[in-house]
Amino acid sequence: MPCQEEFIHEIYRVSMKRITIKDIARLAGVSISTVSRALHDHPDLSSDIIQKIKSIADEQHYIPNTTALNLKSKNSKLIALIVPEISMFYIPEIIKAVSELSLKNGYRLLILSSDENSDKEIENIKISIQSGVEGILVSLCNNSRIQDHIQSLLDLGISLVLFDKTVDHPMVDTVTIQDELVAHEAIQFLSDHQCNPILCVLGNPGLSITQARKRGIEQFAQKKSDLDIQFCFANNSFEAKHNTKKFLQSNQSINGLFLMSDEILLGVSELFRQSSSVSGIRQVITISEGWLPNLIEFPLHFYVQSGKEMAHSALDLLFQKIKSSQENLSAQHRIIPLELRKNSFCDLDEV
Amino acid sequence: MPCQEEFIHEIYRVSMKRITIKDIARLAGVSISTVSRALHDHPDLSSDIIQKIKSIADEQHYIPNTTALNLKSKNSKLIALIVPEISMFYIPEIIKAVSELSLKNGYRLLILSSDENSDKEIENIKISIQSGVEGILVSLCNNSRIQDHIQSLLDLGISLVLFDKTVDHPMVDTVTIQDELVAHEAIQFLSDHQCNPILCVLGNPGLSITQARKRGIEQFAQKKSDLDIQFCFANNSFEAKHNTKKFLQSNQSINGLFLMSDEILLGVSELFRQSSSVSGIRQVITISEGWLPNLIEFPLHFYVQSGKEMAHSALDLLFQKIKSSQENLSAQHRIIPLELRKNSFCDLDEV
DNA sequence: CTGTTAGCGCGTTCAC
DNA sequence: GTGAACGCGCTAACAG
Repeated sequence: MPCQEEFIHEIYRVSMKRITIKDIARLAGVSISTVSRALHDHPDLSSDIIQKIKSIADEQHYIPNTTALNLKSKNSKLIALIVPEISMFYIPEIIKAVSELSLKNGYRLLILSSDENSDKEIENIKISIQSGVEGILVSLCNNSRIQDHIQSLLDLGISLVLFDKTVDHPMVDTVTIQDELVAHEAIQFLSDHQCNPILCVLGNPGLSITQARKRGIEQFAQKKSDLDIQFCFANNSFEAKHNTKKFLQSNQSINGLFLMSDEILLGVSELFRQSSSVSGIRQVITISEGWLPNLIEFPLHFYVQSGKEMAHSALDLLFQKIKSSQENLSAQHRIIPLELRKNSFCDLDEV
Repeated sequence: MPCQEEFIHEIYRVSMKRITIKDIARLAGVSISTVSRALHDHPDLSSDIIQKIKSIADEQHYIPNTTALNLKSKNSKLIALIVPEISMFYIPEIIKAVSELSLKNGYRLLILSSDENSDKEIENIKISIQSGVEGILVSLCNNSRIQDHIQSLLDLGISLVLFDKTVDHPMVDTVTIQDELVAHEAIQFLSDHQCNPILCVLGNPGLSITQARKRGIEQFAQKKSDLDIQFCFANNSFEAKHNTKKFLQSNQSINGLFLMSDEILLGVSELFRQSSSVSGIRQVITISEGWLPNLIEFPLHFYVQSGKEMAHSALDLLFQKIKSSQENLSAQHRIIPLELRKNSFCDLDEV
């Protein structure tokens, strides 16, 4: 009788109540705990009652209430990912990798962006705590003031792993790339290829990674005093393009280019088209997530910084921390090795 | 006495127990309910006891347990954002906008990616339900099978808003751009500028937006039978670049280009450098998030599809649904208007 | 094999 | 004014 069915359906809609094990118990004529046991394949139960209960759970579209489970088990199966900003580069890769892997491990993910604002970063940590996360993955924003809050986090039993943009703290685990070393090697590469006035286009000078990479460059410069190294900074692709252009125009002798990131590469790549602006450039080397360089029709070498690899390593560390939440006093510091590659245009060049 | 203090601190650390109202009650020598009332400024309590309890809550760094609150109140202040994939384009903009705005409204956000896999999409919906979300924002993946699950969602009292990549359903609200109209207008624009063999580079042909845009193009073609319109499809930037290149080489007469997305634009933009491949092109028109076109040194027009605006509209709709969770039978369909712009290189061209 | 009971942290009656 | 008791959905220890 469609009329009655519709009526029942209407009741159902209006009440908008999720089916609980209680409902199933009533429907099956057994007690709540029997349902719970059946749903968990408890060995004490006969397989026919298990089947019966499971089938009616299916029919009713039973979905266990995660909130109740969390309250009981006292773990939220929730972690937070706090990123300095949501940009086109690198971050989507990180989000994707962390999101996938955490889900695979039965954890849900809270993603928060600090928008390069240290107040917001702290606010994000607060939100994470209030949301009951078991662990937090953070890539710090510029001028981060997180140091003051690390101890409270640890006191709360919340695991913390810093990645990419980190800070030194005796109790905190980190995952980074070899910023200094890579920059050092990059300049070595340029120098080995007879580039002498070299222009380094770096990101925001306040960032820890900018400083580390700059340090690496300067280290190499000290070893080789005849090398002329120039710096220019840019906060985004636009600035990278314009600042580099201006610089190259007034320093026509420059024949080697080091670009710190994809964002900068994208801006500077515009100059590669106007062969006049880059006619003197012998070699370009960058640090990249790996995707962009192959779209650029100009021979360039790049160190691949795999967001996926870093995310996996950081998450692995975090889960490790969460599981053994006992005081593992020694903080781990993982370093992601980078691989030097050349884009497809280099090969064409060689042929 | 620092020694004892440290000891207490150690206990605190080892136990790693979050302070609850129970602890505060014990510390204050009152009952649990009194603490609860004090923390909520209940009028029945004397202001001095309120102050006392609040101050000891502060000292103990009391943080209310969100899980317990959710279990009790049955609303989680949690919404889900399900995107078809996490790509560099458009999605970061969406994530950023939704994330910001939902936080501002006191809601936390669960971000899930379907990786263009309809099974995963359904799995994501399940995860959202299990997590107790109050509403879900979805941009569908290719070949989505969500239709079969919409009714169950609605039955569960979970609000649902589809955006960008949607499907028709009598009960579901949507936010889209005017896909057909915009494509129609774009071709009109090219035609008005004396482009006659026109090449349209579109995305995955299975996507609803690809189909809608193609429909718009064909609508215009029917009105103007002397117009020669060619199609070529690409799943990503690489394919866009190579397919377009191949196509232009074998169809040298083509002088107008319609590019469906940023992803395609990025690929095709590589061709703009080799003036030989695009020497015959008079006009290029695209649909873009707005950022990329100004980085490309080739005159082009583009319809700006603001991810921010779409995200805000969709979220606004979702909150509206959540608040008035009574049966608002009429589904709303919002359309985000697009604005035609030209990139900075067009201006230079005119000067 | 199965039901009863207690309790996770919290808010809210309902008595005192 | 304030405490005891109940219940949100679920699991687990304890009885039968």
